[in-house]
Amino acid sequence: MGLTSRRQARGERRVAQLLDAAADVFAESGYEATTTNAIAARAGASPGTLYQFFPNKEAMADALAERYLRQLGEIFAPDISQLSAPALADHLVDPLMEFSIANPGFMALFVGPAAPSKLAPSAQYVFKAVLAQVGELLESFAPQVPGAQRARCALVTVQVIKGLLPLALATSGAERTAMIGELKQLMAAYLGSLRQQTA
Amino acid sequence: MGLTSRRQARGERRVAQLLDAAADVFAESGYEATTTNAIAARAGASPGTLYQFFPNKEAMADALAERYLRQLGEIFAPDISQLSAPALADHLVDPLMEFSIANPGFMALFVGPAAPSKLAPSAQYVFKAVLAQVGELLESFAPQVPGAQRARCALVTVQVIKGLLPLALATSGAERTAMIGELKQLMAAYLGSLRQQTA
Amino acid sequence: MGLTSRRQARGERRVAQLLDAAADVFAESGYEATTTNAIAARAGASPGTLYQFFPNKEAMADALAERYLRQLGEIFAPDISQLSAPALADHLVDPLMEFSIANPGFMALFVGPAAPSKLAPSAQYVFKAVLAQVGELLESFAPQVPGAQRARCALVTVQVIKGLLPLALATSGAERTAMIGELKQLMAAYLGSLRQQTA
Amino acid sequence: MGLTSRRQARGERRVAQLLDAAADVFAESGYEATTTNAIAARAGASPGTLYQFFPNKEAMADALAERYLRQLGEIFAPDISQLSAPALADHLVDPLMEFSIANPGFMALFVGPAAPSKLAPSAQYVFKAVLAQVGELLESFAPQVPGAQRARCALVTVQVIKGLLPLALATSGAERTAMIGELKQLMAAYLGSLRQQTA
DNA sequence: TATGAATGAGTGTTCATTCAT
DNA sequence: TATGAATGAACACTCATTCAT
Repeated sequence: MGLTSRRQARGERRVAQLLDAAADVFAESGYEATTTNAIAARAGASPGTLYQFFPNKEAMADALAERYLRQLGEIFAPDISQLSAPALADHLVDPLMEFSIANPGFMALFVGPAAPSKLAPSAQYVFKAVLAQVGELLESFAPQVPGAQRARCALVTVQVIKGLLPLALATSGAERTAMIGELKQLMAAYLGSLRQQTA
Repeated sequence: MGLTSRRQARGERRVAQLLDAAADVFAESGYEATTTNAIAARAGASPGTLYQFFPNKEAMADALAERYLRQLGEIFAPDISQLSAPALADHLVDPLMEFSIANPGFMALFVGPAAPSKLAPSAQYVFKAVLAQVGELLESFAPQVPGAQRARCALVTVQVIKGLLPLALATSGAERTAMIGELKQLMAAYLGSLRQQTA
Repeated sequence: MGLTSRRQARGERRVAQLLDAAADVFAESGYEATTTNAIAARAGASPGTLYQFFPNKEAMADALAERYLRQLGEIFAPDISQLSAPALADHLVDPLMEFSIANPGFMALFVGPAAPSKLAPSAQYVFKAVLAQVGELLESFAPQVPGAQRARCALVTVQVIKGLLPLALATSGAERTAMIGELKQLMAAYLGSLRQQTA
Repeated sequence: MGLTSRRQARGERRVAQLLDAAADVFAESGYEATTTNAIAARAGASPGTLYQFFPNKEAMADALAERYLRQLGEIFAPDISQLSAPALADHLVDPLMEFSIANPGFMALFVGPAAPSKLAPSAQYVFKAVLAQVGELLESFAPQVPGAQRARCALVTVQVIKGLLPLALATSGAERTAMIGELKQLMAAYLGSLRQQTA
């Protein structure tokens, strides 16, 4: 291992530290309210160091989003063509729920500012990736629904989950379980109505 | 009409202008990013004038929210006990849709920052008011659902509409119509599943 | 009594109200921290009205000072040539003490900002008036002290009282009595040493 | 000397510059009227730089007060039990006089706003430190005076010096000398009367 | 005369970003 | 590469004063 690669390794560790810190602080304060100095401090680095790796705050969010996407991978079980609507609802909700719990920063980037016109680019990034996967699932699940509508369905599905995730995560214990149940009932009803629909 | 009332009239006009300006700017930039100086400028006033009528930025948002609530009034048709689920979905979605189109600032206050924990106070205000009305509707619509769950249903319903309104408003023409249709299908399916549910 | 004089009377009443209010607010917050709007509000008037009678904040303080001086009049008992030093100390301290208690705004103007370079003009006004009277008393009390020094003595005397008045007024009950006693002991000692001094 | 210590040195120099600037501006304008931007400008820095080292204006005054106290140290000669009253007066007045001349900002913090109830915190800081030292001196000088009264004497002593320092500093040459002489005569007379007093 | 809305420069403070070391 | 001091425009908000009515 030469000098160069050792340096690279160090740089990558730094980047990881910074992204970890960013995730923490985004989770605590939201994207807008988060200051780059706070991220740097949390990472035990100086602002200058942060800007050596990221040109600006937005780039940090983007990089964090990319990292989440890599971890997210194929988050949804792939073959769901035989699933019932309630089962698909479970398959959609549970993984995102678990991932959000395991990665507190994720929700901040996924949910982002609610007004869609000015989603932070990173939020659009995550959103689109999840959207694409959901689109594929729906293609298997309700192939008779025409493409244009299916895109809308996926959009609605993701937006609904995005809207209710924070609500569920804001509670805990039995209340959280109940909220998740409600979300699943909603999704199941919707997906069921989709499948029944004729083209 | 005496001097006093003429002056009062001027003051009220100013307040209205300021609130209009606030609505505009909130709609464009969101609550957090909106600066009081921008509101004042938009209203053709100086910062000092703004602060003669409102003690701070939050108070502006609150006043705007209150104004919306007054305009909103009993936005939903009251007696819906005989409605089908799809009809109720229409009754829920349409008025909010129309009001949001007519009042661009409304959505900014209704939707607010997505993380529910730190909604601007005014956003909580609007949210709760709508929530209360939806709760009553649900009581008529699905009386067999127990209170605790009904509260969650109302929450889910409002949160879903809140999440999809911006999506619909961001589009126009046929696409918007389709999005609204999708939202209604979602709501109808959910409400239908609620009604079928036994206590 | 014609229209004119009735108007004058009303104006004088207004001035008096405004000065009363100014005295109150100066006493509560000090000269610098007092806002003209606060004075107007306290007087039940509008800022515009205030500025109809006084060109600016400083002018209010001046007018208030003048009013105090008129009330103060010949505050010190005139003929004290036969007094002992302790008796003169009493004659100096007691009236100012009483006047300060009866007129809370007085101290704020008399004491003013401590740095002498930037005494508010009104403070200088009161200060000089008191200084002049004390100078005369000293002339009777210690005629052998040359004029230049006597001016300094008067200055020292007034400045000392000015410094200790607030300290005494800030306390109450036995502690205030003790503080006043201490001040008198100080003054008596000083005056005694003056009289013994040979030119 | 490593990078780190060089940077530390730069930071400390900046802090010193900022405090110097603050002392200047406080001396010119007093604590309240001093603006942080003026301090920054005087120090040749930007507002942001000032706030990198001090969280707010008050903290600057506190830091300045602390610096003065460190420089002040044990300003009064310690063992004075054998001194005559006039000698003690010299020992009290001279060091404070010299220090005030050498450090123009000191008086602004020591004297503060005249109303004792709302001394800037830093002013209270300096005041209390000086008060404590004077209290000790008095204990040596007039041990028969009971504690409660001695506390009052110390208070009176410090307040008197505080009141007359600015008066002396506002003059120069022979007039200043004379003013200082007058202050010392006052103090000597007072201290003499204290010592003669029986418990 | 009286009102109170209107002004606008100025306040303390923040923060994304840059730069000298 | 890393530091942390430095920047400066911007923010929410204030207040002595003016002005239209």
